[in-house]
Amino acid sequence: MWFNINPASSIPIYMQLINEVKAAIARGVLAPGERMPTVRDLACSLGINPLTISKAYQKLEQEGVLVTMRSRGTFVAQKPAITDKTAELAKVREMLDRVLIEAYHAGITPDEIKTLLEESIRDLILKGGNKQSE
Amino acid sequence: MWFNINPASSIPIYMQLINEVKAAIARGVLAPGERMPTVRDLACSLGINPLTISKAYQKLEQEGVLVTMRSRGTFVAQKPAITDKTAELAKVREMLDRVLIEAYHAGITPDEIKTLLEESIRDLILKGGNKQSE
Amino acid sequence: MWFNINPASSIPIYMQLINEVKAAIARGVLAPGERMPTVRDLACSLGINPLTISKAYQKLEQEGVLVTMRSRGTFVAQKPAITDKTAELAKVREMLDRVLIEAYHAGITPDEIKTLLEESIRDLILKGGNKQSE
Amino acid sequence: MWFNINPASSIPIYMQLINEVKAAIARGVLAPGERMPTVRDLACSLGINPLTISKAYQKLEQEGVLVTMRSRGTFVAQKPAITDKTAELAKVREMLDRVLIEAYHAGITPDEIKTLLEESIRDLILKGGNKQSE
DNA sequence: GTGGTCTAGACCACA
DNA sequence: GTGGTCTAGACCACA
Repeated sequence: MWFNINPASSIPIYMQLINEVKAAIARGVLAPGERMPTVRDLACSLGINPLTISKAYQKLEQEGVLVTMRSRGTFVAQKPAITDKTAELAKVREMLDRVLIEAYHAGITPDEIKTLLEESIRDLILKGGNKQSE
Repeated sequence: MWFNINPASSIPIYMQLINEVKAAIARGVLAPGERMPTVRDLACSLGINPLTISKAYQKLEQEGVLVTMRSRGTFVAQKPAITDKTAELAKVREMLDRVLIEAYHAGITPDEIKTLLEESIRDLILKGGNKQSE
Repeated sequence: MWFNINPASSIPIYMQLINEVKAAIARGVLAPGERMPTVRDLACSLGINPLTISKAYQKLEQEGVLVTMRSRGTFVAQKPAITDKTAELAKVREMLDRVLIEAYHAGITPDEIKTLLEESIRDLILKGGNKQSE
Repeated sequence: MWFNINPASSIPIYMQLINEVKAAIARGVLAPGERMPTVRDLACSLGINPLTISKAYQKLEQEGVLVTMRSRGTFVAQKPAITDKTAELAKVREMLDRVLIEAYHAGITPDEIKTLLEESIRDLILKGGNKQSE
């Protein structure tokens, strides 16, 4: 399967997998309601310990990104369950602050960041947007 | 001293300190050329082991954020050393992708992110700019 | 294990270990992809604190000489990652300048140095080359 | 005076000074018999602690590079005192090994090193050679 | 007084 | 079992 995992990365494998799944959904590569591969299958095709896959799936379920149906398998949730908008906005704001700080130390200007954000939006969400509007 | 450290966090203490120092510099709270508190002093005032402080300082020096002068102490570097702009831009782009993906799953729109970014720029960098020019 | 460490030397132990590992790889004693001994194992067999081994391994990873895979262990990197050739050439040139200066004060002629270099190349790299192609 | 000292370097200042003096002599910038600046003067012009200068001078005297004449000052020694040629050759050989190992990990070939050595000899010693043959 | 290194011993996340 | 982090306490080179 098409998940990009780097076992030599400092980011834990289960975390990488979580990010990859979220990215695939945001990009529309994985559509709401779509069935996820079995833990065993994915473990096999990625060459990763099944327990690690399992951990990622569990976390994704906790976040409401995936849904497990008893003995039917795991599926992509229908829509992003918004719990606490204010909290979520604060979290994103914090992430942006971190980006700005890193950018500052790399000599990247706010304007350059804005341009990068525009690019990122175009590349990432629009692609997903088409799929979602089907 | 005024660094925000949470020993209970899952983020390693030395990493938190690295982030705090970078943030302080980006905000202009710490000016280029300014002397950092002694490893021992900071260890004492933060209630942290000196080795942990030392580790953070060393990593920051590797990144070119701090400079330590033999037995004189550690100082804020004069300017963000720009190494490989293309690589840095790619890194920031990747961070923004991550923000967008997280935001997507939290039901936050691209427009809302743009607004948050504007706010972040205003609060963070501008504050530093004013402080520095005072 | 076969690393030559002298705890009485003025060169820090972790630095000595770094040098020894690099030498072993250049000589072909350690092949790309090969698994390094465990931090604990090496610490035990060298009679050194595990933290010191860990520090050396981490520095070597930063340099791209070793790669550590999550809870699988540490491995010799596949190939010397070339980053900035010009910078590397300058660094080597500087090292050679230092050798020449030392040699000058020891009454050693440039021709003698050239001969020594030929010998060193024969003994060091060729040995590695043969070993690797066996 | 014209010595290149970087207080932010990881190399101790007294060591940098030792290297600079040796380099100046090898390049012929400092001629045998020439008078070295006073410890106090040099300390002043380099902005360095006099004790540090003193330490460097002492080490250089131990190596036979400088000679102190009672209350007359410190002078560049007449010629490199060769003590144990075999030992010196071994020392240089070891330095060359280190260069080769570093070069290997930077993806630099033996041939490239040979070229760099030729360049270094031309730039460094020849310049000094002229002065010495005067 | 400054940072750098090392030890012994402990706990933790990850796979 | 793997490496990563942290502590408390010690010693050292450098300036």
